[in-house]
Amino acid sequence: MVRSAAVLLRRNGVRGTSFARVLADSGAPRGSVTHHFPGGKDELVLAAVSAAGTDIASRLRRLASDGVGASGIVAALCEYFADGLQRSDFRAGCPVAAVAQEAFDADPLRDAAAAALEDWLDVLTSVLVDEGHAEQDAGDIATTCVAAIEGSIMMARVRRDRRPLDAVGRQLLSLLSVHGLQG
Amino acid sequence: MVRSAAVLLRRNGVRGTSFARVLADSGAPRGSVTHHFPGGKDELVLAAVSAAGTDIASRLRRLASDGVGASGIVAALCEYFADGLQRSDFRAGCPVAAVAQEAFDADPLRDAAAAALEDWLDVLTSVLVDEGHAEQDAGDIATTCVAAIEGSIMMARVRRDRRPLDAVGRQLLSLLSVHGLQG
Amino acid sequence: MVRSAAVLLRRNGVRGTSFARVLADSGAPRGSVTHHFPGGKDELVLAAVSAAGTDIASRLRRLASDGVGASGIVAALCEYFADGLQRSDFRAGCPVAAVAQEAFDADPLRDAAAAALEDWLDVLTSVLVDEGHAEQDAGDIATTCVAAIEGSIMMARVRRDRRPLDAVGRQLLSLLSVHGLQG
Amino acid sequence: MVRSAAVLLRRNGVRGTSFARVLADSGAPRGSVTHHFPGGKDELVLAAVSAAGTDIASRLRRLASDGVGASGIVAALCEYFADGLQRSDFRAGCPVAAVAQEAFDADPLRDAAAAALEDWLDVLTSVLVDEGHAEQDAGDIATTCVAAIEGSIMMARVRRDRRPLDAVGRQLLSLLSVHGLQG
DNA sequence: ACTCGCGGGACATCCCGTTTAT
DNA sequence: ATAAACGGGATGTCCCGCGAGT
Repeated sequence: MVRSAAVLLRRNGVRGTSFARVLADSGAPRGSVTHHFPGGKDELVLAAVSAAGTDIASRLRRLASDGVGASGIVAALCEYFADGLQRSDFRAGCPVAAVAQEAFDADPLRDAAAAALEDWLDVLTSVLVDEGHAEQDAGDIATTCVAAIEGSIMMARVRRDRRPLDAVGRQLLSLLSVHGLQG
Repeated sequence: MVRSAAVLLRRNGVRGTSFARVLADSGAPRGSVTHHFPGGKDELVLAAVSAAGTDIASRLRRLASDGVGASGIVAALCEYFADGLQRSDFRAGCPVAAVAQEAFDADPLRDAAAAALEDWLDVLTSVLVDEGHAEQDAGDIATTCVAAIEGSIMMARVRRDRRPLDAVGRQLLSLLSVHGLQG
Repeated sequence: MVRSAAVLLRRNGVRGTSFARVLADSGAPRGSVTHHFPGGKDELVLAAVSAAGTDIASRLRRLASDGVGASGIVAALCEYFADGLQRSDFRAGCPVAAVAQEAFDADPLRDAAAAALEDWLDVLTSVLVDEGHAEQDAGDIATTCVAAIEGSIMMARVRRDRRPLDAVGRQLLSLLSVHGLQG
Repeated sequence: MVRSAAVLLRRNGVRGTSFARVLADSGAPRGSVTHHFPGGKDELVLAAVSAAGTDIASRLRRLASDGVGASGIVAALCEYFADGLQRSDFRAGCPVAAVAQEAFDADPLRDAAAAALEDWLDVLTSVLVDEGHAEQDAGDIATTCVAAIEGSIMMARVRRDRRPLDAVGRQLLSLLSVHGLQG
């Protein structure tokens, strides 16, 4: 049922994900929300975004251990989101971005979104370090990859066209290979 | 008074930008909302995001005509948003991203966000073409630059730290210089 | 332009007839409402219902002077409203009834509606008196005829079917002929 | 609490019956409106008019089974509404007429009003058939009776005078007795 | 005389969290 | 622990009437 929330988050954002919709979508009982999530909606959204974040992070870790390298991880990430967009008729973007965009001030949700992104960055950075990059460079490159993918998801979503994601994927691979040559 | 809406959009998103706040912030009278924006809130938000989009686009165009080149434009764009984040204690992100994230389905707002991004891409692409890139490559590179900047704005916002923007700026300049060398 | 208001009254009722719609429908200038109707909306509605009432009354008077008798008047009234219903896809009922239903308390509109009905009753009553009925009987019969027609307009409108009006027309003619035989 | 809505409907019409008034009048809590009537105001009004319609229909059915005949039913109906008018200082008319007048197009409310009227007609028609009238005549007569009563309620309301209802009552009884003699 | 902008208010909808019964 | 009802709040939309500017 956290999955329901995550799906709705990707499609409708935080404000668009009301309790009523989550319950209708998940078929979960109505009265149990307070029991399972005493913190209210924030706690539910936090659980959903954290789950989505760690799910993706674990996929990335598996890819890393499979030895596909940074370029493989980036390509997989692009494909993952492009696939989600196409399956949903360009409605479902990135849940972390959705939360990030609608979380303000010192909201715990903001920290959760930051943590999820950090998680992804860590995986990518360590792979890049393993590939011979300096620690700082690796962090910069990983940041750029994740940022570019996130940005291109937004662009693809509003344009209803996966090409922005593909273009960014191509350029990031090029960036990685150049660095690889230099490193 | 569209400016008020744009500012609030950057800080609070679409749903967080209520009429009451816009009116309180702009000092405009309550009853004239219907008169100026018969289409309701959507029309106001659309006007705000379009204004913000063309404002930034015109800045970019001016930079382009000043001959600072693609790298200069990218650097300026990063600095512009990083500055906005710092001035607002990391509350104000990109208005276009805010609208993009909270506009769904076939919403006209989605098209407006897409148009604004397209506008920026056009400027950057034409500069890249002038610098000797092939048409398609130029489009890809421009897309990557804008996407990475947008993504890094989000990352910087949730981390309350401008370093992601700086890291992306550095990497994009590197990407452009490599391409420049190759082109 | 009072005609526009009258038409909208028949279709949309008092509350459904806003200034904006009247102006859009009549093409009249916006700022002149206050000049022509300083009393505001009530004055406009009052003018519309009075105009509609006297228009119908004058038609009835013409029929009376044509010597068609009470039955002719009743038949014409039924046909008039049935025609209006059919032409408007059963949207346009009786403007007087619309005002009567939505006017409350000691509203001047109530009096205007009452006056319009009274006007019609007077015509019919005097014809009935001329046909030999006692003053009181004539008033009762006229009241019944107008009431039945008004009620059947409502029934025809909600059923989207002119048969209630036809049925009432038949019965009223029967009622008049019986009285005629007795008188 | 549906009763509250029905009472207010008779007095103030559909548009004049705001949620705030219904809640104030019924003492019901504000937040539970959505829960009890997910369809919003339309659903509440529909429930109110349906309840009022079936309430009256059941009264008529009881009278029919008591053997008072068509004339008894008509007289009771007139008295019922005349009483309501007098008790309310001529503010409370017929709830069905109120809904009928303010329901437009293919509104479900229109159908509900039509159904209520149909219900009443069925009772009266079957009694008339039992009294020896032909099926079609019975329908016409019933329609005329209900229509005349509805129309006279409106007339009595705007004139603040129950005499229209009494006059119509007398004439309808006369109509029924003549038909009875003929049948 | 007409337009535009102002000013306030009311209304319907929706949402969220709590509390009380089963 | 699940369900229903409660309680208040905020939002967006619409409408009406009044003045200033041309």
